[in-house]
Amino acid sequence: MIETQPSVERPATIYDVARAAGVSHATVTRLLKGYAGIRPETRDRVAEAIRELGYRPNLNARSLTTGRSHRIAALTHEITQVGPNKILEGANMAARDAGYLLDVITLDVHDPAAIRESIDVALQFDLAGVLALSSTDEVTNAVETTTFRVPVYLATGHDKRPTDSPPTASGLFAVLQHLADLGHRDVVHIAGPSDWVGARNRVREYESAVVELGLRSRGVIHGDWSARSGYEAIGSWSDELPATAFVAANDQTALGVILALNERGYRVPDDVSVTGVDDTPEAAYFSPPLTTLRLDFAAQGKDAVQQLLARIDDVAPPPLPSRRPELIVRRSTGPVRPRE
Amino acid sequence: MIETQPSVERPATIYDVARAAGVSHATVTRLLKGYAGIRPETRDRVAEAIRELGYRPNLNARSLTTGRSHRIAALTHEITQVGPNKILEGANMAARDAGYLLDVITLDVHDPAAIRESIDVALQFDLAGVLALSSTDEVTNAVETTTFRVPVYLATGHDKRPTDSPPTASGLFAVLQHLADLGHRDVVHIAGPSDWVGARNRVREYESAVVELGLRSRGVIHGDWSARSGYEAIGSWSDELPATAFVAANDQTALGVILALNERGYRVPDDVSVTGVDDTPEAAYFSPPLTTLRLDFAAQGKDAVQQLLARIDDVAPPPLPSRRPELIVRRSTGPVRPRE
DNA sequence: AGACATCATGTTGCCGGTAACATCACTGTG
DNA sequence: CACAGTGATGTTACCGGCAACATGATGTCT
Repeated sequence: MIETQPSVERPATIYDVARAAGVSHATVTRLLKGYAGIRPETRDRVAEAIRELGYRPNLNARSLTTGRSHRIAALTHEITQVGPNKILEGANMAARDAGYLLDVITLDVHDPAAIRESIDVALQFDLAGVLALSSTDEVTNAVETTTFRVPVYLATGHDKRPTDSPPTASGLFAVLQHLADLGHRDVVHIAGPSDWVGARNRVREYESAVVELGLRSRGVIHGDWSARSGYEAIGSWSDELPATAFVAANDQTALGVILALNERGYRVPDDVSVTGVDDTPEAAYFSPPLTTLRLDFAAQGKDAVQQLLARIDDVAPPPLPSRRPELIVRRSTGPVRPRE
Repeated sequence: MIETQPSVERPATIYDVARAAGVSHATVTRLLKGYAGIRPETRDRVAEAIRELGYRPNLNARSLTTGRSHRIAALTHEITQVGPNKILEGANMAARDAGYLLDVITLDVHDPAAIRESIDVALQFDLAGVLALSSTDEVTNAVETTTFRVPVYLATGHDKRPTDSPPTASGLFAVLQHLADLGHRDVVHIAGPSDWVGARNRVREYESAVVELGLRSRGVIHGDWSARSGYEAIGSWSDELPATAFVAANDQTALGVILALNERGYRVPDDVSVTGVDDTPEAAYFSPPLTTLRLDFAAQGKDAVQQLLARIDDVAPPPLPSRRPELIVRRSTGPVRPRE
């Protein structure tokens, strides 16, 4: 399990390279910066020395003079869900492609003091920008009340801010449409925690879709994104179920819902339909495979990084692509069963 | 979705603080380093100035002089599984607690060139150490053939290296024991990819447990950790199943196995037993809830960081705690059905 | 041929810290 | 009362880059 390599001699600097090539260090810098006016033979000597010594610029020193640190921090919460994770991964890739390093600062979303603390630590590494992959009000709050001296981009996941959000943005409308088409009238939404921006938006959209489609909402229960909370939500009805379709806020919650329904003798989808959101890789292998919304998390992470980089470089940010989630119909939804 | 803050004036430096307090910058440094011999009134003035200006040390500059960067990089692969993710999270926390920042370098495990590339980028930020959360041979290889000039700790997840690994280390033995107790004799292992160290170790342990317990292995099928691969493994037997129990290499694979079994009319656990490994939060809510091994990923991450930090500080590494996985028995396993 | 661009390269100072060394004002002592 | 010792603080050089400016060798033009 253990392997170590000895610490070798110090890394080479431009001065080492310069000495090896018999030039001044400025010439080395010039080569590195792609300056054109260097005599070919000089250029070759320096390039050779660089290769020979395995020279690698010290980015610390560089950012000290340039003031540009080429590193950005992503504030996020504990990564137990797939979504945020994938967002991070996408962001990480995008950052690296742009020559930036992305530091992940994991915040304990329920402890404002800890959030402050973490942000404080992050600020000491002079960052080029901060990406707030904010999902909860606490994070949003902490970010908004902190003075970063750098650009901050606050992304609330795939959900738009309330003001500019058309009611169909998150895709829940398509889910309810699908259920309505199958003949369902009574539906229940098992939501995420109410202090999560995304959860609230889904509730909003659920409610407006219900109205628009002429359905009847028999309740909105706030869970915590977990399978357990889906399971417990079903447990809250001691006798008959109030609805024929359950719209979970994410796939994990839907998983718990399905188990609870099974245990109570309901068959999915024959007796009850269940839907999720996210389309995690596992959703297609639930028993039964889950009807859900496919979200492109990696793309969201990439989008967010691009927005932030635009701010850092002080150029006009590229238009934010609208990433309409896609409804994936599987076998957890079916026609409503005729009353016997 | 968008919020920005203006970039304010430059952050304060020790010189700013020194000027404000009417002392030399060295005195400021002394205060920061906790040097005792400063006159109380001077100390107060400086402290006041620091507060006033919101001074925060520039860690870039600091590491430039000290040569200690207080940042470590974790090399890992694409984070689609829960386990590696949790390991990272644990590592991140442990690193932060020790005053280090952890940079996650996501490697594309199947592209050696890309691995090199990523490592190269990382090396430019002079790192205090590198944590190779290596899971595949490719990563191991890349790490072993790269000259880092800093301590490297190569952790292969919860599995030990072949040489020092007792056959019961990974806990699969307990799983098979459990199955044997239930009367199962014919078992199949649906493993992870064979270039993953952890997958190979589990196969090894599976095989030795089978022998020791007097079971019969009816095959080892290599999947890719995914639910899909579990599903497809079952599909490889066109007619009757060769075993009464299926030991999956992780929970996701087990999920796919369960679905495939359901679709073919087998009931779990009445007809066939299925087990997983990991005990992801969802495993308890599969239909049926999964018998699995609980792994403490976060602790593994923490362990790894501590090992690395010991190397960085050049002290004797703390003994690596043995984290014996715990068997969690749920409802996906049951007594073997009497032949009808 | 002398004055002046121009090109290639060298010199210097700075970024924000750290640390070794220097200084200065006291104090105690013989 | 001169002098060494000590405590508090200031000066200086350096880390590894970058960039403004300086310099010296050519080439060009009149």
